[in-house]
Amino acid sequence: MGGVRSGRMSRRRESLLKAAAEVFFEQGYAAASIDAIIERAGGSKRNIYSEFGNKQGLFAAIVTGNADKALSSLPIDNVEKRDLAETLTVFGRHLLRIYMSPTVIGIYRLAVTEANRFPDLAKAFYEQGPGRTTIRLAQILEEAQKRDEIRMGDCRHLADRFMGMIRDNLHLQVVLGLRPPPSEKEADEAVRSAVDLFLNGVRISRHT
Amino acid sequence: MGGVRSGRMSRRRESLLKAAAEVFFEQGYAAASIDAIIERAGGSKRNIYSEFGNKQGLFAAIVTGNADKALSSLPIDNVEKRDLAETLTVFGRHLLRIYMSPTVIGIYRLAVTEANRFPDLAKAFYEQGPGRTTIRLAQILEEAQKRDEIRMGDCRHLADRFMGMIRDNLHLQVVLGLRPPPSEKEADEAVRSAVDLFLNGVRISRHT
DNA sequence: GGCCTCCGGTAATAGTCGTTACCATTGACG
DNA sequence: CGTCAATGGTAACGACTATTACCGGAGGCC
Repeated sequence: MGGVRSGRMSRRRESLLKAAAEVFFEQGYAAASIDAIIERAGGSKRNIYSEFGNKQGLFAAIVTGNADKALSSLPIDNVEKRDLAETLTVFGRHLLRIYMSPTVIGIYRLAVTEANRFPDLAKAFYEQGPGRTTIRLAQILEEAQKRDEIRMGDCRHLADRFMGMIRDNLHLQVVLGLRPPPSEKEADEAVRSAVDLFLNGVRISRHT
Repeated sequence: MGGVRSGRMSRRRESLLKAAAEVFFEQGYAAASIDAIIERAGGSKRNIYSEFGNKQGLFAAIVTGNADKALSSLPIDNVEKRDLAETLTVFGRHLLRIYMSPTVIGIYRLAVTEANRFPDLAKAFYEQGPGRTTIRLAQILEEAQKRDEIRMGDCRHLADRFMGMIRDNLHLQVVLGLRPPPSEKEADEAVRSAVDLFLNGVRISRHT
């Protein structure tokens, strides 16, 4: 055993995961049938059961794997030196791109759908995705508070609000299949507007 | 025929709808079985088929009926005279209460889940719910613009941002079953914070 | 090369689900 | 009180699905 077989294994495993993800995303957990997955991936059902144990195992592998891949990259690393507005813009753009990617849309749907059946999954999705991002954003805001750039207030809640603005009705419409993901231009415009609103609000300044 | 029978009919119809809504909300469309619904509602499967035709008919009746009931009430009628901040607060509180109600959470899940299988349903849900609310909010903002209370800008987009802030990570967490709906106090605090952010932003004013 | 282990495919199993045919019962009306 | 129509419940049907037993073949080890 060793290199060759594990290479073949992992290639087959990957093609199974890919096909299964497609079917699960399209049909949902309950309606997705093993037969349909095999029809797309080729091979035999026996493969799935020896690799993942059962349907639940396959499902878990897909969700955790894709969530890891898609959600792990945090948008901010070493931008502490930049302007807060620019930092938020970069952050928001990265966030929006992730949220709107077909993979994350699919996982979002599955997590919402199967929250009752697989509570751990929903928890893992939130914590690895929006949860972690919110925490990181809250840190950034706290540093900005220390530099007296923004008002005092609960940064965790502020971060929640910002995430909400980025997600917005746009995300809802895409999740509901009512419109395609936004183009680069639309996304940039949405983020710019959200950052502006977050920083300045809409009220007319009294000193103009 | 007449009063008595239609009364019995509608009472039975209602109890069927209630039980079916519970099962669909808990299990999703594909996994919900007619047997499970009958077990909760009493009676026999024959009832469902003579009343709703088939499973799809029952599902459609539930979603449109509940969506109508829960989403039809618009939060603002004649508050034009009040302060914009107060208007937004009332609006947001009403919105948040609706979004967090178990019925709407259930419908939200179903709409997201079955967006592929029933595209019309997703569309109807959005238009009757968030869509209409956003349009109404945009009108309110336009009036505020005319009164020079807020800056110029696309009110439709501003309304989207506000809706996003109200929904927030809080809604996501509830939808994912990670936390219960917020108490009155938490909801009020969230709305207050969102309105404040929407109006004033976080940047420290230069004239303080 | 021969044996043996393991892997992939086919077909069977057991259970479930949506839907419908059939029968008992009930309530209304003459 | 008898007839009739409609309605509710039981059981059956056909299709489908997750899971597993069985078998043929391919590839590694001595």
